[in-house]
Amino acid sequence: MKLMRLITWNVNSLRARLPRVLALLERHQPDVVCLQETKVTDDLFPRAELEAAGYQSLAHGQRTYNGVAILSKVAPRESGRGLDDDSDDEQARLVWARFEGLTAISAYVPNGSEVGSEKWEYKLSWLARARSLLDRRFDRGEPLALCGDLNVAPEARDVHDPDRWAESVLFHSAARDALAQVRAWGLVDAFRLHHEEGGLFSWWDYRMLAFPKNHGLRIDHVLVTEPLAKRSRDAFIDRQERKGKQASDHAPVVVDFEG
DNA sequence: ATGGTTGCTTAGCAA
Repeated sequence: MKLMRLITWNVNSLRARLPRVLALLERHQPDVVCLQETKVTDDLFPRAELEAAGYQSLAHGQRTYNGVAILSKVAPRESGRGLDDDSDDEQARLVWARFEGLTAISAYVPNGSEVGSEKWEYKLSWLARARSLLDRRFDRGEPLALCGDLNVAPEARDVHDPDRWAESVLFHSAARDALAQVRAWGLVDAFRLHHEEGGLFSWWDYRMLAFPKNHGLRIDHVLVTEPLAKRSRDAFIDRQERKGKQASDHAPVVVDFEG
């Protein structure tokens, strides 16, 4: 049975991570890859190197911060950049592509810095604007995956120490509620269709030996509509990718779909 | 308890 493999990964600089991205493509042979924190303008995007590896690039980047992209074996039929509303927001945090049998959205939700800060308010409003984009531009009846570093751990089992993280921007109830409003559009967590247990994380702080201690959070997600959920066959987090020198602080999340 | 690390860009910010 033919499987379609989808990966989401916050690379924390595509140029710094390019050798690891190329190795990931070789190792997993994904059909579509959603990247976040590429930190590169579109004119400097390593398009040629990725094309040599057999992938098309759809980039939406900026200098130093943010930046998202979608890599794919086939060209998308349709694509778009940004939240497509009337704000003058210049942060490059969302790109989407429609393929035969899959619409993929690569999103880098704002971290939020500190609860109560301006960046925190931006995070909450960004999530509301993302919900509005789904309402306006997409159909919950289409096979769609909202992928990315959503910077929210949905549940206590997604956090190594929920009490300690309860007031943090990554696990605060207001952030969880805002993400729940996005999901309420009609999305389910593809990873949780295949794994119930806690202790499975996608991000570990570079500091304090967080990775060897497994002091992590599950903040990178593949959220899918019902037609895609039905086709979901497996999901896993590629923890190997977090090991060694020049690792991103995030691990890729891999999901396989039928067809 | 405010440590510790990485990346971009060059000393300070963001995560």
